[in-house]
Amino acid sequence: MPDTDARPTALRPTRQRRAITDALASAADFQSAQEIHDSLRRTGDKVGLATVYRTLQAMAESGDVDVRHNPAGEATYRRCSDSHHHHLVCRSCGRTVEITGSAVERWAHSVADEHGFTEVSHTVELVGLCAECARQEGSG
Amino acid sequence: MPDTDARPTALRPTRQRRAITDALASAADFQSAQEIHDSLRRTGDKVGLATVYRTLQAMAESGDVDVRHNPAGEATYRRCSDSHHHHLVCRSCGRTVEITGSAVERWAHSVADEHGFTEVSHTVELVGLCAECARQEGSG
DNA sequence: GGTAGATTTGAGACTGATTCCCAGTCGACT
DNA sequence: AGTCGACTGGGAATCAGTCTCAAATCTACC
Repeated sequence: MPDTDARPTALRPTRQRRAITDALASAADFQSAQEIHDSLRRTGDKVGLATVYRTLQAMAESGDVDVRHNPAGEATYRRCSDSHHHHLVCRSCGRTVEITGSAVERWAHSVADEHGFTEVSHTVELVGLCAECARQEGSG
Repeated sequence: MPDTDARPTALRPTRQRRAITDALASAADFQSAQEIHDSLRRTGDKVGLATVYRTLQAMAESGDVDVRHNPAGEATYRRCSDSHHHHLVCRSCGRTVEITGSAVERWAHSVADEHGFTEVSHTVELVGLCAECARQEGSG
């Protein structure tokens, strides 16, 4: 079984996929599948909700978009850069900053190594209070 | 209204609350409300699901437990141990190693600081292949 | 020990996100 | 242009989590 070619679903470029990609591209921040579906509606692109979910998942899997869960538990998506990165999220207003953490990468590898683990991937999420919100809470 | 004493609901110590606290204490890792509810059932503590959710939320609010969303989007809870630590999990056999990462803590704080964020908490999870499983996969 | 008032509980209906089903449609390739 | 399989979409199904409200329980006070 020399199936070396683990091609990860070349995702056919359909009208719907294009529409979703566009919606994603024109949004600055994380959006839920429902929001994307809505905005698609508004622009006149008729795309089924199921399709939006499916496509988003596929894109997340192939690394084209970032996924994260907002406080309400909804999955939200945003197109992302190829390079591996993490997020710093404001727990109050939801503002998100993309951060790269070579330090973390190194740490992860050394820890894994120390315990004999290989092929390590990691998830890091920082949640805090952005300057703006901190100021408001302080005065409120 | 000189209600300076903003005591946040002194949470009455009922049988149910105690049961949930115990379940949380005897669990090493994050558990969903449903799982806690189940384990409570198993040990014979009859507690309603709604109560589990309510209590867990209250505890999260008062800082007694950590909340996070697992990949499936479910909220999961873990009692807040004093010694903050992370996990290195084998993606094949599930073996878990507890790790402390002062390096990560420092990094998290410096990154947060850099972006004006305060009160930062972080979630770090390393997933890899333990030595044992790596050997088996290699030979299999 | 007993009573009143406030809090907590629990069963189940409800909500809203996400997935499943499956027949019809569309894109890649010849 | 024709074939075949991937893709789509409407709506039902699923599932976590929330809400409602009467009954149970607890605390404070006498």
